[in-house]
Amino acid sequence: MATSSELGGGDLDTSEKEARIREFRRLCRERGERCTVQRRIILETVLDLDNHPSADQVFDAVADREPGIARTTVYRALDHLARLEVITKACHPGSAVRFDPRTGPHHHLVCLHCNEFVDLDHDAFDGLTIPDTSAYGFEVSDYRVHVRGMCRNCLEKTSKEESK
Amino acid sequence: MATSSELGGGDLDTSEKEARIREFRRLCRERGERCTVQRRIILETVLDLDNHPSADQVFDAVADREPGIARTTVYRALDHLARLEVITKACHPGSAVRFDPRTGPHHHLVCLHCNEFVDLDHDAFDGLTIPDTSAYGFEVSDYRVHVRGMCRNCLEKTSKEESK
DNA sequence: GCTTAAATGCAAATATGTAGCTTTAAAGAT
DNA sequence: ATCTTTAAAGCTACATATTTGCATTTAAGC
Repeated sequence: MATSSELGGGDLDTSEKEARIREFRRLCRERGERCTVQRRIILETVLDLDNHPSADQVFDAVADREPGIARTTVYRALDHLARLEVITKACHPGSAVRFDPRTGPHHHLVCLHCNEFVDLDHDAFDGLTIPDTSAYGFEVSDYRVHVRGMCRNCLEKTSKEESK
Repeated sequence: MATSSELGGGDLDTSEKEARIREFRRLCRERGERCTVQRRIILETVLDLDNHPSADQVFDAVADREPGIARTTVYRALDHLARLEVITKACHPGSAVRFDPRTGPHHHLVCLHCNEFVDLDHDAFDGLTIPDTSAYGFEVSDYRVHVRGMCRNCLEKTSKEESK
């Protein structure tokens, strides 16, 4: 049975953050792209935020650290970071792209009513056999399991509606 | 190994569609909600579209069948249908909510570059042990596996860029 | 430091989703 | 079949999320 420690997402510690930033520099060099101050600040900010922020949420957080930064820059940088796979895009049921500082294998618990979206680690989901999609021309990088349902808040709201 | 029949999503046949519409009527009655012509047309349209349409894509398709219909109505009806679980929201990495005519267990292949999103059936993904999330107050309804990576088109584009 | 192209910043456009309010019509009662 | 009630449709305006084009700045190699 699952333990409560499966749920929730911890922040990255300092050395892990530094390693990620070094990795980002390396990838930029390798591909002849630029490691600008903005991109670095944006990356650091995403690594500090743990709850799958949208681009605008990242923008708000970044604007505190680097007041002059443009919204567009944040959108473009996030896309760039995702292309480099230093962060990833999260698949979720809402409108607005979400970014995930975790790049390694893990899964998500997702509320289909309010789109709450939290990390979930669960051994039974790891090491599954991935289908062969080469005939389709698709290159698989990883997989994520979405456990879908309704969160506590939405359950309470729904039962209140019904008792009215 | 996976066969190619795992990939792609077939349309629903006529009897399956009719059953789904009856189920919709039943749920509306049960809950004292209305089975309007618009909602029925919108449901039928989603059942006919197979590729996880956005609300606007549904609106365009519906507008052909029912010219006067308002965009807002489509947004609201899709939400309603998802609440009844006659259709579901799909989790994907783009901006814009996607709807899925398939309600039963199945999985998805998703391109993290262009957000292409196709159905995937794969035995190894079925019957997994779901973690116990009751302590968290979360009520699980089902799960989906997202196999993530890059589609043929994006692979080709990327390699072209590099050879420039 | 100088050069150059990639990236930023800015402004405007587009895409996506929501709210308030009036009118229409679904569903049960008469 | 008509009447009544109220949920839902339609319309307009607004809010949020994202993209695009272009002038300006700046990272990175010489």
